[in-house]
Amino acid sequence: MTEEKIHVAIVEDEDEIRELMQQIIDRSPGFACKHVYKDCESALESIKSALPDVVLMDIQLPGMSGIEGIEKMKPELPDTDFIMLTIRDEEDIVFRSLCAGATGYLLKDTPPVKLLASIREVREGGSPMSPGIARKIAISFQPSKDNPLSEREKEVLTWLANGENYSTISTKLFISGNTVRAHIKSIYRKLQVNSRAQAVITAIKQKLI
Amino acid sequence: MTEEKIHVAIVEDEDEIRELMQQIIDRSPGFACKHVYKDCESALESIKSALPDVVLMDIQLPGMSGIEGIEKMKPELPDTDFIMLTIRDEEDIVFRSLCAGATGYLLKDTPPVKLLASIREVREGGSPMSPGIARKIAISFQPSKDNPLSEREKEVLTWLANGENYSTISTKLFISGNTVRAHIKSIYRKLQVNSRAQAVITAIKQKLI
DNA sequence: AATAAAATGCCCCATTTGGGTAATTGCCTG
DNA sequence: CAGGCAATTACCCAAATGGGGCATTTTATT
Repeated sequence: MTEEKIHVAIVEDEDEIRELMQQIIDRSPGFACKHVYKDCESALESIKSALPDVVLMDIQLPGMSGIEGIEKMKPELPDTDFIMLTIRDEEDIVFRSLCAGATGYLLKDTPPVKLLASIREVREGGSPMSPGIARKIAISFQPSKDNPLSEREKEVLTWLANGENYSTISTKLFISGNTVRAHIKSIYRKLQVNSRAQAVITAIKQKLI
Repeated sequence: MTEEKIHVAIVEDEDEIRELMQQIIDRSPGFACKHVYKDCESALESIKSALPDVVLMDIQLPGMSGIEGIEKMKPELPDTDFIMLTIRDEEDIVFRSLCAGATGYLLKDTPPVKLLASIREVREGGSPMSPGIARKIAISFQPSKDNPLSEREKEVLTWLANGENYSTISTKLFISGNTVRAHIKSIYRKLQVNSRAQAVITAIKQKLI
């Protein structure tokens, strides 16, 4: 049967927290925590041979940040899941962590029972997230509510974003190329840009299309 | 004290499932489920006056899909949380639901206890997701592993995506405008596009930058 | 009814872009 | 060591783009 323990590694600079977490995890049935590190630099030296199933990674670390750490460790440990542990849930840190390869994101005040459940969950193909963080991520997909562009302009911009040129767009919308140009000028003015690429990028960043 | 019940509405076409869910929820302490609908059309008629805290929304519905339904209901019920219920976890359906305004996404095989916990969680500002779905979302932030572009090309593309033109990019990279053009041509060839806007969009979609 | 915003259309002109082609250098791999 | 690829530079030319201005009609919105 599947009586394998989940091997957990910890990267955390504060001695007390690190040792406490190690004890909690290592003493829990089904878990083992034999490798802990106080910074990413020392983790990178030997974590490859430790071959953990899950790494609990602090973000605020002396020297290399936890985000950079994941970027460096992930290629070495492609089958390891990384769970970020952090005190605050700053928006850009969350997204940068996900981009770096984290598949879990928990606040440090997560109670031990929930922490262990999260480690199990990430191993079973999930992505444990503290509630407020999960909500931020979900909301990040929603389009902007106050979109300065008119319906027609959004339509034109969508075609722009597909790489179509004036004449093609004019054909698709049954209007003249000059009108397309007029709309595009209006879009540029509203988004304060002066090229197609900028318009498209700005629209995506602001979730206008 | 906060002895308010959470008011839950259900949109689900299958009678058995709908009635079973209603009973489970309505009979649980702290929950009320007095409004259920068999399709979005009928829900849209009266859900505004029902003013639910949470809507459990089936995706596969006769007539209007659950995704369209959310798009229409959300503006009417800005403070209501929508949880999608679905049988399968198809990637594009997940993301379209989130774009439409869903803040929870559960598989229909979610056990009742977990369903109730999820309803509570979404009310407390979370975003309950079935494990596999949460993982899909987390991974969607990670950059592509097999990026056909060279380092230099990525660099150029990143500047392109910022809306810079040839000469500006050449200044920033300390190379000639002709070289920038050469890189861009190479990028276009690899991404099979023929304009800046297309290149930028393609790169974003394929998570190359 | 008045006003504003959006949608439609057109012109001129300078700048930018994209396609084609060619060559040199340096690095890495088989 | 040879071939391949990345990075670099260069030139010609046609097409597309962006800035400026202007005018009419339709559609809200007050």
